[in-house]
Amino acid sequence: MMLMMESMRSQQELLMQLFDDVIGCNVSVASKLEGCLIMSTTGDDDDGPADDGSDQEQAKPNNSAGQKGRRNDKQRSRALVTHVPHYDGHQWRKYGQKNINGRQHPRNYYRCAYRERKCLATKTIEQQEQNNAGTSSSAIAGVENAKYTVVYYGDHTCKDHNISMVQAPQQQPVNMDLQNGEMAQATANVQEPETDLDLPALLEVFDNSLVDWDDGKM
DNA sequence: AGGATTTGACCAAT
DNA sequence: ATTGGTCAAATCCT
Repeated sequence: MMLMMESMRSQQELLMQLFDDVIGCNVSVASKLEGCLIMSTTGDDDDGPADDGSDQEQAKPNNSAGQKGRRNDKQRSRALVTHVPHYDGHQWRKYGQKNINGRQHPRNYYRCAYRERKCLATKTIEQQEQNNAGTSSSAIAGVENAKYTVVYYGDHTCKDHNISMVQAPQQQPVNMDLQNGEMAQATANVQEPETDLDLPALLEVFDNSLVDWDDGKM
Protein backbone atom coordinates (compact mmCIF):
# COMPACT_ATOMS: atom_id res chain seq x y z
CA MET A 1 0.00 0.00 0.00
CA MET A 2 2.75 2.35 0.96
CA LEU A 3 4.58 1.51 -2.19
CA MET A 4 1.53 2.23 -4.18
CA MET A 5 1.11 5.57 -2.52
CA GLU A 6 4.72 6.37 -3.15
CA SER A 7 4.38 5.39 -6.73
CA MET A 8 1.29 7.49 -7.18
CA ARG A 9 2.94 10.36 -5.47
CA SER A 10 5.99 10.31 -7.64
CA GLN A 11 3.70 10.09 -10.59
CA GLN A 12 1.90 13.14 -9.38
CA GLU A 13 5.13 14.97 -8.91
CA LEU A 14 6.19 14.07 -12.37
CA LEU A 15 2.85 15.19 -13.63
CA MET A 16 3.09 18.45 -11.80
CA GLN A 17 6.53 18.97 -13.19
CA LEU A 18 5.41 18.34 -16.71
CA PHE A 19 2.44 20.51 -16.15
CA ASP A 20 4.61 23.27 -14.83
CA ASP A 21 6.89 22.98 -17.78
CA VAL A 22 4.14 23.28 -20.27
CA ILE A 23 2.50 26.06 -18.36
CA GLY A 24 5.78 27.85 -18.31
CA CYS A 25 5.92 27.60 -22.04
CA ASN A 26 2.34 28.71 -22.27
CA VAL A 27 3.00 31.71 -20.12
CA SER A 28 5.95 32.55 -22.24
CA VAL A 29 4.05 32.24 -25.45
CA ALA A 30 1.12 34.08 -23.98
CA SER A 31 3.35 36.94 -23.03
CA LYS A 32 4.68 37.11 -26.52
CA LEU A 33 1.25 37.01 -27.99
CA GLU A 34 -0.06 39.40 -25.46
CA GLY A 35 0.16 42.30 -27.78
CA CYS A 36 -2.10 40.60 -30.24
CA LEU A 37 -4.41 39.40 -27.51
CA ILE A 38 -4.66 42.85 -26.09
CA MET A 39 -5.82 44.04 -29.44
CA SER A 40 -8.54 41.47 -29.63
CA THR A 41 -9.41 41.81 -25.99
CA THR A 42 -9.80 45.53 -25.92
CA GLY A 43 -11.32 45.73 -29.32
CA ASP A 44 -14.76 45.22 -27.85
CA ASP A 45 -14.90 48.52 -26.08
CA ASP A 46 -18.53 49.24 -26.57
CA ASP A 47 -19.48 45.72 -27.10
CA GLY A 48 -23.19 45.35 -26.91
CA PRO A 49 -24.71 43.49 -24.00
CA ALA A 50 -25.67 40.69 -26.27
CA ASP A 51 -24.70 38.21 -23.63
CA ASP A 52 -26.77 36.24 -21.28
CA GLY A 53 -25.40 34.24 -18.42
CA SER A 54 -22.42 32.83 -20.22
CA ASP A 55 -20.52 36.06 -19.96
CA GLN A 56 -17.76 36.62 -17.47
CA GLU A 57 -15.64 39.42 -16.16
CA GLN A 58 -16.41 43.05 -16.59
CA ALA A 59 -13.17 44.61 -15.59
CA LYS A 60 -13.07 48.32 -15.67
CA PRO A 61 -10.24 49.93 -17.53
CA ASN A 62 -9.26 52.57 -15.06
CA ASN A 63 -6.11 51.90 -13.18
CA SER A 64 -5.07 54.39 -10.62
CA ALA A 65 -2.67 52.26 -8.67
CA GLY A 66 -2.68 52.80 -4.98
CA GLN A 67 -6.41 53.29 -4.80
CA LYS A 68 -8.68 50.95 -3.02
CA GLY A 69 -11.21 50.77 -5.74
CA ARG A 70 -11.15 49.12 -9.08
CA ARG A 71 -7.80 48.98 -10.61
CA ASN A 72 -7.95 45.88 -12.67
CA ASP A 73 -6.77 46.59 -16.13
CA LYS A 74 -9.01 45.11 -18.72
CA GLN A 75 -6.41 45.96 -21.27
CA ARG A 76 -4.16 43.29 -19.88
CA SER A 77 -6.67 40.66 -19.05
CA ARG A 78 -6.63 37.16 -20.43
CA ALA A 79 -9.45 34.76 -19.90
CA LEU A 80 -9.70 31.03 -20.11
CA VAL A 81 -12.16 28.36 -19.12
CA THR A 82 -11.04 25.30 -17.26
CA HIS A 83 -12.13 22.61 -14.89
CA VAL A 84 -9.09 23.05 -12.70
CA PRO A 85 -8.55 26.78 -12.31
CA HIS A 86 -5.78 26.44 -9.76
CA TYR A 87 -3.27 24.50 -11.77
CA ASP A 88 -1.55 27.21 -13.69
CA GLY A 89 1.96 26.88 -12.40
CA HIS A 90 1.79 29.81 -10.03
CA GLN A 91 1.11 30.26 -6.36
CA TRP A 92 -1.87 32.43 -5.57
CA ARG A 93 -3.29 33.91 -2.43
CA LYS A 94 -6.94 34.61 -2.17
CA TYR A 95 -7.76 38.13 -1.06
CA GLY A 96 -11.43 38.48 -1.69
CA GLN A 97 -14.69 37.01 -2.76
CA LYS A 98 -17.64 38.79 -4.16
CA ASN A 99 -21.10 37.90 -5.29
CA ILE A 100 -21.65 39.33 -8.72
CA ASN A 101 -25.13 40.48 -9.43
CA GLY A 102 -27.20 37.96 -11.26
CA ARG A 103 -24.50 35.38 -10.97
CA GLN A 104 -25.05 32.03 -9.45
CA HIS A 105 -21.54 31.69 -8.10
CA PRO A 106 -19.30 34.19 -6.37
CA ARG A 107 -16.17 35.55 -7.96
CA ASN A 108 -12.92 34.81 -6.16
CA TYR A 109 -10.02 37.21 -6.25
CA TYR A 110 -6.45 36.00 -6.13
CA ARG A 111 -3.13 37.74 -6.25
CA CYS A 112 0.27 36.25 -6.74
CA ALA A 113 1.69 34.78 -3.56
CA TYR A 114 4.94 36.53 -4.39
CA ARG A 115 3.40 39.96 -4.27
CA GLU A 116 6.21 41.08 -1.99
CA ARG A 117 8.52 40.23 -4.84
CA LYS A 118 6.85 42.97 -6.79
CA CYS A 119 4.69 40.55 -8.68
CA LEU A 120 1.44 42.33 -9.31
CA ALA A 121 -0.30 39.57 -11.18
CA THR A 122 -3.86 38.91 -10.13
CA LYS A 123 -6.60 36.65 -11.30
CA THR A 124 -10.25 36.04 -10.71
CA ILE A 125 -11.96 32.69 -10.70
CA GLU A 126 -15.64 32.34 -11.25
CA GLN A 127 -17.56 29.15 -11.62
CA GLN A 128 -19.63 29.11 -14.72
CA GLU A 129 -23.26 28.47 -14.26
CA GLN A 130 -24.41 25.41 -16.01
CA ASN A 131 -27.99 24.62 -16.62
CA ASN A 132 -28.26 20.96 -15.84
CA ALA A 133 -31.76 20.26 -16.78
CA GLY A 134 -32.17 19.58 -13.11
CA THR A 135 -32.30 15.95 -13.92
CA SER A 136 -31.21 13.12 -11.74
CA SER A 137 -27.57 14.10 -12.09
CA SER A 138 -26.29 14.45 -8.59
CA ALA A 139 -24.84 17.66 -7.29
CA ILE A 140 -21.50 15.95 -7.10
CA ALA A 141 -21.54 15.22 -10.78
CA GLY A 142 -22.42 18.85 -11.34
CA VAL A 143 -19.42 19.97 -9.37
CA GLU A 144 -17.19 17.56 -11.17
CA ASN A 145 -18.26 18.97 -14.47
CA ALA A 146 -18.04 22.50 -13.22
CA LYS A 147 -16.12 24.88 -15.39
CA TYR A 148 -14.43 27.96 -14.13
CA THR A 149 -13.73 31.18 -15.90
CA VAL A 150 -10.27 32.35 -14.95
CA VAL A 151 -9.22 35.86 -15.84
CA TYR A 152 -5.63 36.88 -15.44
CA TYR A 153 -4.56 40.46 -14.95
CA GLY A 154 -1.07 41.80 -15.13
CA ASP A 155 2.18 39.99 -15.62
CA HIS A 156 4.02 37.57 -13.43
CA THR A 157 7.28 39.26 -12.63
CA CYS A 158 7.86 36.35 -10.29
CA LYS A 159 7.47 33.80 -12.99
CA ASP A 160 11.23 33.73 -13.33
CA HIS A 161 11.31 31.46 -10.31
CA ASN A 162 9.10 28.96 -12.00
CA ILE A 163 10.81 29.29 -15.32
CA SER A 164 14.04 28.43 -13.63
CA MET A 165 12.44 25.20 -12.61
CA VAL A 166 11.86 24.47 -16.23
CA GLN A 167 15.51 24.84 -16.89
CA ALA A 168 16.68 22.80 -13.95
CA PRO A 169 13.67 20.95 -12.74
CA GLN A 170 15.30 17.96 -11.14
CA GLN A 171 17.69 19.75 -8.91
CA GLN A 172 15.36 20.65 -6.09
CA PRO A 173 12.95 17.93 -5.16
CA VAL A 174 12.18 19.75 -1.96
CA ASN A 175 10.88 22.66 -3.89
CA MET A 176 8.83 20.30 -5.96
CA ASP A 177 7.37 18.70 -2.94
CA LEU A 178 6.50 21.98 -1.38
CA GLN A 179 4.81 23.19 -4.46
CA ASN A 180 2.84 20.04 -4.77
CA GLY A 181 1.56 20.36 -1.26
CA GLU A 182 0.62 23.95 -1.62
CA MET A 183 -1.20 23.25 -4.78
CA ALA A 184 -3.23 20.56 -3.16
CA GLN A 185 -4.05 22.93 -0.38
CA ALA A 186 -5.15 25.66 -2.67
CA THR A 187 -7.33 23.22 -4.46
CA ALA A 188 -9.00 22.03 -1.35
CA ASN A 189 -9.67 25.51 -0.17
CA VAL A 190 -11.78 26.69 -2.98
CA GLN A 191 -14.60 24.80 -4.52
CA GLU A 192 -12.64 21.91 -5.86
CA PRO A 193 -13.65 18.68 -4.21
CA GLU A 194 -10.98 16.59 -5.77
CA THR A 195 -7.89 16.12 -3.68
CA ASP A 196 -6.00 14.09 -6.19
CA LEU A 197 -4.62 15.23 -9.44
CA ASP A 198 -6.73 14.29 -12.35
CA LEU A 199 -4.76 13.63 -15.46
CA PRO A 200 -7.64 14.01 -17.89
CA ALA A 201 -8.60 17.23 -16.19
CA LEU A 202 -5.09 18.54 -16.43
CA LEU A 203 -4.86 17.65 -20.05
CA GLU A 204 -8.12 19.39 -20.53
CA VAL A 205 -6.63 22.50 -19.07
CA PHE A 206 -4.03 22.49 -21.75
CA ASP A 207 -6.58 21.94 -24.37
CA ASN A 208 -8.88 24.58 -23.08
CA SER A 209 -6.20 27.07 -22.48
CA LEU A 210 -5.01 26.73 -26.00
CA VAL A 211 -8.49 27.10 -27.31
CA ASP A 212 -9.62 29.83 -25.05
CA TRP A 213 -6.62 32.06 -24.87
CA ASP A 214 -7.84 34.28 -27.60
CA ASP A 215 -11.24 34.08 -26.09
CA GLY A 216 -10.13 36.87 -23.87
CA LYS A 217 -13.28 38.85 -24.37
CA MET A 218 -15.92 36.34 -25.14
C1' DA B 1 2.43 30.21 16.40
C1' DG B 2 2.51 31.53 11.83
C1' DG B 3 0.47 31.68 7.54
C1' DA B 4 -3.58 31.42 4.57
C1' DT B 5 -8.51 32.19 4.02
C1' DT B 6 -12.95 34.34 5.10
C1' DT B 7 -15.85 38.10 5.28
C1' DG B 8 -17.62 42.64 5.95
C1' DA B 9 -16.32 47.32 5.08
C1' DC B 10 -14.38 50.76 2.24
C1' DC B 11 -13.65 53.11 -2.00
C1' DA B 12 -13.84 54.33 -6.89
C1' DA B 13 -16.13 54.05 -11.28
C1' DT B 14 -20.39 53.91 -13.64
C1' DA C 1 -27.25 54.53 -5.90
C1' DT C 2 -25.24 50.50 -7.56
C1' DT C 3 -21.57 47.51 -8.65
C1' DG C 4 -17.17 45.55 -8.47
C1' DG C 5 -12.23 45.39 -6.68
C1' DT C 6 -9.38 45.69 -2.60
C1' DC C 7 -8.28 46.06 2.30
C1' DA C 8 -7.86 44.30 6.75
C1' DA C 9 -9.44 42.20 11.04
C1' DA C 10 -11.15 37.86 12.41
C1' DT C 11 -11.02 33.16 11.84
C1' DC C 12 -9.30 28.76 10.34
C1' DC C 13 -5.80 25.44 9.33
C1' DT C 14 -1.41 23.15 9.55
